[in-house]
Amino acid sequence: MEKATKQFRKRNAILNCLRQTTAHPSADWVFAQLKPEIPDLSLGTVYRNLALFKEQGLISSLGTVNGVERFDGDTHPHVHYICSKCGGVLDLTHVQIPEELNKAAAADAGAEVTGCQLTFTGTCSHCKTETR
Amino acid sequence: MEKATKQFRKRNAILNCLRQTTAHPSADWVFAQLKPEIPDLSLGTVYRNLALFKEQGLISSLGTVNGVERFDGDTHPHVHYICSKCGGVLDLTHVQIPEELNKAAAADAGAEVTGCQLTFTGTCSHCKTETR
DNA sequence: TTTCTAAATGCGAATAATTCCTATTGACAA
DNA sequence: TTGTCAATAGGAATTATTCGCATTTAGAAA
Repeated sequence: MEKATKQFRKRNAILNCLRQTTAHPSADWVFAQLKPEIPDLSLGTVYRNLALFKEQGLISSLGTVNGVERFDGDTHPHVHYICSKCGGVLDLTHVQIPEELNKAAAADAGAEVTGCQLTFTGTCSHCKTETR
Repeated sequence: MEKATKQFRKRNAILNCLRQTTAHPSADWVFAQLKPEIPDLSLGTVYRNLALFKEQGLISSLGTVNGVERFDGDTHPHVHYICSKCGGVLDLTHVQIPEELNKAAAADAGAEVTGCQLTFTGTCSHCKTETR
């Protein structure tokens, strides 16, 4: 049972890793996650493939949180909540972006709209109860 | 007429620069802008003060565009359009973020919401007509 | 099988934005 | 004048990310 092609093994592992987590991870997080099972994985490969996936629209980027870029394996349009204390990201599945906003934005910008990102920030409940 | 205190001169210049432009600039842009009239201004000072202003809520950050952080002197909540080609940022003054979204977000996140950012992306009209 | 090509990768060097460190300066009070 | 403290310059240090190049691999062609 060693027949499965070795090609794309790492590439697929990276994509799967992103799709199986809700952590909205950074390149480094993905690397650390996969390194134990793929010891010869290099960080450059993670960066390279994340850039590729993003270009292909297989994943999306949330932008940077505390200086590092965060990715999302779920490309359905949805809303995020980012904790400004711990940098954790939550999907807000119950908040919908009103359809008409896209049209209004395109009209206002006088240009096509290809993407939309709605992000709320605050201190998450976990960080809130931290006693320090 | 040299009486005005020299203290805060640079700090104020940085803040004013941000407030007088709609360019949503980077630290580097602010530096380049002010350098001619303030030859002994250092880039570190720009970074330091921008961080300070942000902390004080005098300005806000749009996040990074093409790897560099962009700032906004206008802290009223408003919507942005970012051109993914040239990195330019437009204020969409005619698009309103529905009030109820904040409440929905707080409820969904189970936490306080202190900020909200809505950003549309696409290719701006200028880049669109570029012949290349 | 052997050979060839192109894509995928590892690894270390390079880059660039941002932060940090230290000495200097200016404002102001004692 | 002296002391103190915040603001700053300037350059070094840091760190996320990208780049360059040699190696490996899959699969086609010979």
